[in-house]
Amino acid sequence: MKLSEAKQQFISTWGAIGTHWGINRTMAQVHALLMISPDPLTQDDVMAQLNISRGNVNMNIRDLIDWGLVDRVLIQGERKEYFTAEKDIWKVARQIIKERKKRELDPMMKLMDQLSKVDGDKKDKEVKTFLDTIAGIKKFGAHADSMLDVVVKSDENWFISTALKLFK
Amino acid sequence: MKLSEAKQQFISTWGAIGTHWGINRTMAQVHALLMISPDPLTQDDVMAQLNISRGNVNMNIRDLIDWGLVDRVLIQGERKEYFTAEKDIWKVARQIIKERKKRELDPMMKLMDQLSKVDGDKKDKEVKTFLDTIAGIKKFGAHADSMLDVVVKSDENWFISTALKLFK
DNA sequence: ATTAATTTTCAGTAATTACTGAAAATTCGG
DNA sequence: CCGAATTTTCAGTAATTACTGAAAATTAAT
Repeated sequence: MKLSEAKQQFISTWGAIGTHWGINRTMAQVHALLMISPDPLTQDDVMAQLNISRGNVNMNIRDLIDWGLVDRVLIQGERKEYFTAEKDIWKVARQIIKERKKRELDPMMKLMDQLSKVDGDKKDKEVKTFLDTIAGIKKFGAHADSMLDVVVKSDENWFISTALKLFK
Repeated sequence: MKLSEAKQQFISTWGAIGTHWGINRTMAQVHALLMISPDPLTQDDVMAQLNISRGNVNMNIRDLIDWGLVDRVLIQGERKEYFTAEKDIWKVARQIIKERKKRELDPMMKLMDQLSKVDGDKKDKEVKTFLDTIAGIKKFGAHADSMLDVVVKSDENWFISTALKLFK
């Protein structure tokens, strides 16, 4: 398989996967393109390679920067902005976990705390089932939260050695 | 807060979260409703409580069954089908991990194997960056795969004790 | 077998989400 | 400052995804 073909396939698959993770296709494709590009690219490069409009590139790159997955790069004597993506996949994964924890898990846990204060007789089957569900989610969430914290703070070697220990 | 209000909020939030995970809002809401319902519900119950059409309920319940998150329940002397959701959140999480691994991670790894066979000189910067990225993803995927297998096969206590050990 | 209850399908439509392209804002060299 | 290069915004539109409702298929009681 030729490089150009392989690139295309990688970008397209990474994009498809993104849609299963609540990320839009194009944003994931821009990320994919930047990951496999040795040198930083401009917005025009991305427009050309993915065949999408300037506005689209601009919005998606900004989102990727917000996610901490892409950085602006200044190049000596160049007026244009260049962009590059983190290439260490472990860092990418940690960054995504960190952000999703902040954006999803933390607010979810806050809500569960609220909901566990629901009025009503705990003998009532309806109330009981509701509270049990909430309690289960809270417990799960707390553990997930701790584990993810560890992962976020870990480096690759820690992760590997821990993973290995788990099988011993 | 009243139970009815709390239920509403739980269903609506669970639905919103689903959209961040590639699950459609309604499917997640049906799942939420079934999780907090002590007794199995019929399609008509779900239609009434969520205010959605019969076809919509039917399709989403079928998907939930495919995901292994909802079961059909036969009730003595009743013609209608009843549905119930797994209430143990650990089982829910394990089931989701198992399915997503099968649906996403496994095919992804297959593709990476393909892509790592790309032609071209490994001294070429373009080729090298591409191959390095793919190799990184493969390595990461292999570890994730192993860890997730362990989690899928584990029970709650195992998970908790392991989590605790990680902090020692 | 008939038929009434129930589930499933799916064409048409609605709702949502994503994209374009051009205008406005910003940046920066001279 | 001025003006050209570049980035950002966003109204309008396109593409995608989800939903409805009624017809078809299935089921099971009689």
